[in-house]
Amino acid sequence: MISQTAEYALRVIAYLSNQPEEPRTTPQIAETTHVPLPYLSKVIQSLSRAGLVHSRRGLHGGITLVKQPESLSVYDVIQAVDPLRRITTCPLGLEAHGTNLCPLHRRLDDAFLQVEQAFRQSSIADLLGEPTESVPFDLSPLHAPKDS
Amino acid sequence: MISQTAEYALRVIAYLSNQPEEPRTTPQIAETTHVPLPYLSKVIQSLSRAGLVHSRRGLHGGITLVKQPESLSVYDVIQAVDPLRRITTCPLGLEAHGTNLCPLHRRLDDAFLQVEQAFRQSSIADLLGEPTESVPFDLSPLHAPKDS
DNA sequence: CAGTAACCGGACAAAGATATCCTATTTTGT
DNA sequence: ACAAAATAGGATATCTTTGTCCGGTTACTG
Repeated sequence: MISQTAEYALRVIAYLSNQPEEPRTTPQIAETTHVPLPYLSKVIQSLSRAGLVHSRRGLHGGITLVKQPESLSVYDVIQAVDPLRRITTCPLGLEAHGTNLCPLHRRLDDAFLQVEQAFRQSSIADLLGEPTESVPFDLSPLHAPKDS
Repeated sequence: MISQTAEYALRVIAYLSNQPEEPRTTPQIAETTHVPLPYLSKVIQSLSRAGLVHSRRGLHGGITLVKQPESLSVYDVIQAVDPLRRITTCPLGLEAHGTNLCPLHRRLDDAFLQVEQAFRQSSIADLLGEPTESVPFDLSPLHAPKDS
């Protein structure tokens, strides 16, 4: 329904949102989110190019969230790494339809639109709510950085 | 959002629904739906195993729809070839969450549920409505079987 | 019963998504 | 300057999806 990569990206953003302002290193992120470390770097690069996170090299570097969780939607994150593709033209390549989709593809695209809107309306902050219930990851002291 | 294979399956079912009771051969179906002929046979096998269509070998054989378009949902077709996978357990494998998903995955699964329900509520007959507007495929005489 | 029309299904090929590895390059601290 | 910490990114491997090929089986017709 959404790609593995998109799901990873959401984990990363959710993790960073839970954390203070200080940069988190990719090993830290990988350990907590359970995203394979080498692949994580690719995901973060996409997020970085899309301007959602900022990465800083060198000692005491790491990844920081650029926008506030409240003003960042699930849709933004997904689009950054693996855009949802709406149906805009007839997949059959029939010229006859012009800009109208046939009822089959019209319906399908309507469903896609609903998903898109649901994702647009969910902010990352929404995902982190209910702090007393289960939190997105295991934030136990084991995983907390030692130098904070 | 849905796989290519699932979209192909919907084309096939929509095509068969538009056609009278007589069997359609796979070349006929492939030509009209623009599904690659060799791949089409795989799709039809899935649909056949799921009991949505009936295939008959030999002369005057072909594929026929088993259920009425009114009593067949988009969901049924998609499930037959490429099931939507809901999120039922924590993808992080955290035992702590038990049967509860964390807010992130809870939200995502909610969105998936919405899609699933939208697909359950759309019958194939719905997809074929509005006969005066663009029809799902090009049903011009060129493609109509000669022996009908 | 032979020939032909049609689907069946396994093996294979190509493409894309996912995951890994390794060598830069940047930044900081001493 | 130099060493260490950290991301960048290209090359490569693996897995899944998509697509192709081809001989086998079934069923009808004369």
